[in-house]
Amino acid sequence: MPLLIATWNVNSIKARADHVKRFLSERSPDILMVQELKGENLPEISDDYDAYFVGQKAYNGVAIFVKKNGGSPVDLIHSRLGGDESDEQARYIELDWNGIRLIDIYLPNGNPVSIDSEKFPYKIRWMDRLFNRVSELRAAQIPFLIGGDFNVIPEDQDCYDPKAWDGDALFHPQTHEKWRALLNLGLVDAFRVLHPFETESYSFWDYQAGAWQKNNGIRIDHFLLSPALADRLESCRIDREPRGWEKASDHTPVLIEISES
DNA sequence: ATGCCTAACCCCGTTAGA
Repeated sequence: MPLLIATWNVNSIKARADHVKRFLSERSPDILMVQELKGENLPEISDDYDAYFVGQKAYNGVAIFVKKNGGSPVDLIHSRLGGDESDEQARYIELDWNGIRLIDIYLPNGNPVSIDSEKFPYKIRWMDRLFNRVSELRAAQIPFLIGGDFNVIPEDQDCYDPKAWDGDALFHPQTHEKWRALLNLGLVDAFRVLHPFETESYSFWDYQAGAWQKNNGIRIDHFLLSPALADRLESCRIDREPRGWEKASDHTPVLIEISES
């Protein structure tokens, strides 16, 4: 049985607790990474999973649910991304799980891109800090996977209307440069490597203007795999069903299967 | 058109998301 690993931006764990319970119950992933908890505390979700999380009042927050399966050891390695001690935002958690690093990220959105706003420079610096962390793990030859909301539309085929995203922080040339820098360290975009020509496959649809009904979406929730795990990648699919549930998150889960070593 | 939705916070409008 391959390992099943999922990522999902739930847009408030409190508002989406029942959805997360249903997803865990119906899909039974070994690992679920979630983003945008939007609270300091994690509500009780499931007796079948251990939860590791970093929270924050009102904004951000990430958690990893690990299925209890006879006590395979899990260690919390980091609950902050290095490189800026003053950064208080809850956007990064890294676990050791059976010798694999599980990294769950909520990468900053970065909008508006404006001389008057620090948001885009913060995003770019955050991507540099992530690059530095990935470089360390590559040098140490530690296998890892990064799942989460990257707030990066990698290429034209990852959005409904590329022109509409011109100049946006999710599609900015500097954002693309930092994304490619990660790939150039040897990381593999799990969805794209298995579906190189797939279009109209998205992970986010705005609540507004009937974006979901029109499939006016973007692919911004990703798994990046280190080379050793990329070799074991068996499948990657976007699970559109939860986006259609009542009171849905604006994101839907992405799932990968990794063969057992 | 910088809204059209949704959630948090804390008052009953503002901020943020993408």
